[in-house]
Amino acid sequence: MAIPFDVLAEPSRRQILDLLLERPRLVGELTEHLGLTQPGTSKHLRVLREAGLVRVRRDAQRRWYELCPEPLAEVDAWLAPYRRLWTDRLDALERHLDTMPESLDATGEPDVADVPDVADVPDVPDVPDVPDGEAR
Amino acid sequence: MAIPFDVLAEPSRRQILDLLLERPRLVGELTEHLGLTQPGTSKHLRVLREAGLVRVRRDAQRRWYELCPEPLAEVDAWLAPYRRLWTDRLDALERHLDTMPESLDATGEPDVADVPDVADVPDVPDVPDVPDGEAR
DNA sequence: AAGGTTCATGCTCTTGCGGTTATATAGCCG
DNA sequence: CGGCTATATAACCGCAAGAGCATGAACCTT
Repeated sequence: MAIPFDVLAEPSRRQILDLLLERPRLVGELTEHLGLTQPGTSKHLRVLREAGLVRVRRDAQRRWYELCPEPLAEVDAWLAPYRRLWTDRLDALERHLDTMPESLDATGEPDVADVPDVADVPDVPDVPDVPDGEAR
Repeated sequence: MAIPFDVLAEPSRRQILDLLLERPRLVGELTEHLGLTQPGTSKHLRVLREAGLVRVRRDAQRRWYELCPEPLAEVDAWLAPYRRLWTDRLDALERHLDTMPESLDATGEPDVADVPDVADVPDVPDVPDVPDGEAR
């Protein structure tokens, strides 16, 4: 089964999942929160259903949509090998701050530039970053 | 900063990240692996760059692209509240299997249907699942 | 039976995205 | 300098995705 990144790429669909994280909901309820039309909501729900991210229970004319988190495990699995990269960096930052507690950064933002590179570029004459395409 | 799900939705871009997970690479190298044209690769790299997922170092005419995993932390953060849901289910499965080791499932696949529902639908007369839209 | 809810589906329109081709830019080497 | 290499950008195209509207289907209520 393909990783459902494309399904999650849609903000409304992520919002639906977030809402279903609290509790199961009716289509009308979701529609109200999303601020789009009911057919629009239904369409997103269909995509989520086919991706196995939600389940439906019928109750007369109503449909209770509930979360089905299993496919998200695949996203988590894809993320796994990357996770250690930024935790490594954060660890390095912590060690750094631990070594020199006089460091004057008030922000909690990890100052990546301060941390020794995890993956080193093979013997490239360390040229400053390319401003190149950045300025569009 | 918005969660870069839309950037990750593209298979080629995920593949690029996977390749950069090993080591920094040149555009040509990536192009070869991806099986698309060089401009196509450059375009994806631009998107990844603007999302802060990769960095560039220039080396004469060459460009070494390297991974920049920090934005993935946001994905991880979004995933966090969901993670406990499926781990809960797996835990329940483990406890289940622990209780009755005579269980005859040979597969390692978690048989979710066996696990008691985590979130229960509020007093809906438990009607069987809707085959409804599924059959297209 | 009639009318009102609640939701799904079909259609159309528009936009954006991914892909390719052609071209521009930058730097190397002979 | 001239040509070659490596990459970015521009212009264009086709298609699929998302949004809205109108309609259909299922079910309740009276």
